[in-house]
Amino acid sequence: MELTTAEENYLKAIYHLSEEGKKSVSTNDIAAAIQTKPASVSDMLRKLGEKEVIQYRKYYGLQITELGKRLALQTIRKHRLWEVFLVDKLHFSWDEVHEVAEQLEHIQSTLLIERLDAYLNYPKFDPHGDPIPDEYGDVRSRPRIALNEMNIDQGGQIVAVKDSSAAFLRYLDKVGAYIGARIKVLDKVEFDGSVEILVDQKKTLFMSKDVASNILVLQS
Amino acid sequence: MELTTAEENYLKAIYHLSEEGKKSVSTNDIAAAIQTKPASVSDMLRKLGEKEVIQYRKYYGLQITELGKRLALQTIRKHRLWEVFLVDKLHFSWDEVHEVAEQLEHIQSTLLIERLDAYLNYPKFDPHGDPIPDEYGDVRSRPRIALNEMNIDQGGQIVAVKDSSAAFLRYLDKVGAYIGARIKVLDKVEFDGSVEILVDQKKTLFMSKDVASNILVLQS
DNA sequence: TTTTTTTTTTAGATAACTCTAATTTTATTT
DNA sequence: AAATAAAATTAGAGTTATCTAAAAAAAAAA
Ligand SMILES: [Mn+2]
Ligand SMILES: [Mn+2]
Ligand SMILES: [Mn+2]
Ligand SMILES: [Mn+2]
Repeated sequence: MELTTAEENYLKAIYHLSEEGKKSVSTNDIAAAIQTKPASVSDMLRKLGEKEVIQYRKYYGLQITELGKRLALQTIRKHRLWEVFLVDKLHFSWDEVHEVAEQLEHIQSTLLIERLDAYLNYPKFDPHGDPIPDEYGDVRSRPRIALNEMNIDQGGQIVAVKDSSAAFLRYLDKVGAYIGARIKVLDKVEFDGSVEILVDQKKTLFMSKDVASNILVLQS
Repeated sequence: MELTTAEENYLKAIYHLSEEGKKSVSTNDIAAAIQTKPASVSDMLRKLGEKEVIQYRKYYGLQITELGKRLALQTIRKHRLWEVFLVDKLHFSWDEVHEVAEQLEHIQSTLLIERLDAYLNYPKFDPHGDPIPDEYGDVRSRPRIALNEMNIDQGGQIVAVKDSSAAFLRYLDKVGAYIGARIKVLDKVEFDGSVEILVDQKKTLFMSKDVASNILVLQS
């Protein structure tokens, strides 16, 4: 069963939205996620339903099937492996990789992805800290907490970002926050939820709640 | 001016056929080259004419324009760089790369191809000995002669193959002919054009005229 | 429980690419 | 030069993916 590039993009979006815990994935959500119109989404949902990668009853909602999950995870695996390649080997910065990976993820060749994985030394996480599924779709995810939900004096290590937009990533670069950084919460402002943290035991950083909520920490 | 994947494939085929020296490129030739029907070719020629990458007058013939050449060479450059990547870094064999490169050549990102070129150390030839155009489309080609046209006692180095089909390449692997091999013509059979050569001063090899005509040699 | 709003789907078009079958043009024979 | 064959193009249809506008269904508000 092979999917077209468009189908892969839709299915990936559906998978991501499904994982976000929301009760159900709406047509409008999907349209927003892949920058298309709800009418186009309705049409594609029908097709994805026929291919049995989702279970779809119109007006009612949809549910991704096991088959759908497996296929989505394969695309996600490819996307993230390519991101690692671009950063580790071609020296892209982590805010430059997304667009290109969005294209590369659709290249069809199991041999290619096997070899790429080996070449990169079987990485477990992509440049944004997201876990790379193995060839069977198994994901080894780490327990993570949003930085704004940590308490004062708690410490940990930045392991991922929720928002992978270029703007956000460049902001993090600028202030010196990066994946792997060891941090400690120095202060939290009740009023607006902003936090003050200590990075690598030497630099203090203020950040808004909005920023902090997009940084994921492995607590220690 | 950007081309679709299909347009890039057509234009590349047209460029290759134009380079083969034949007086003009026929609709049927193109159809055969990219495994499609003449009717589809006619339609695409009209579109490529409108985009001014070829000059096209129906029933008369076509000529690739300077713009068309430049764009075709860009695609060829990408194709061959990816082939080098697959062989040098991912350890594909030279008969496994074509299909995948056929997909990868359409990835759109100038940064990607610049970085890939640098990463591969600015290779000048692909795994089949074909020259890699630089970013301006300049090709540094070597003077080459088909092995079956060499005379007895002449020597040289295999630098390329004309036929890049998996079957032919695997045959060359089997008999021990490879790009870079130093050869010398020991004997030629008038009757059927077959040749006997000495490879790397140790191994003698018989090959039919058909095989020899697909091996290109830099004479020494 | 109506009414209104929002969400979702359908209808109808368009664009890109492909095909088969029919037609037109050009080339080759007789 | 006329007949025939070959090559190329057009006509018409199908697929995939997208859109706008209209209709239908569900959810929210009055
Ligand atoms: Mn994509
Ligand atoms: Mn990522
Ligand atoms: Mn191609
Ligand atoms: Mn090649």
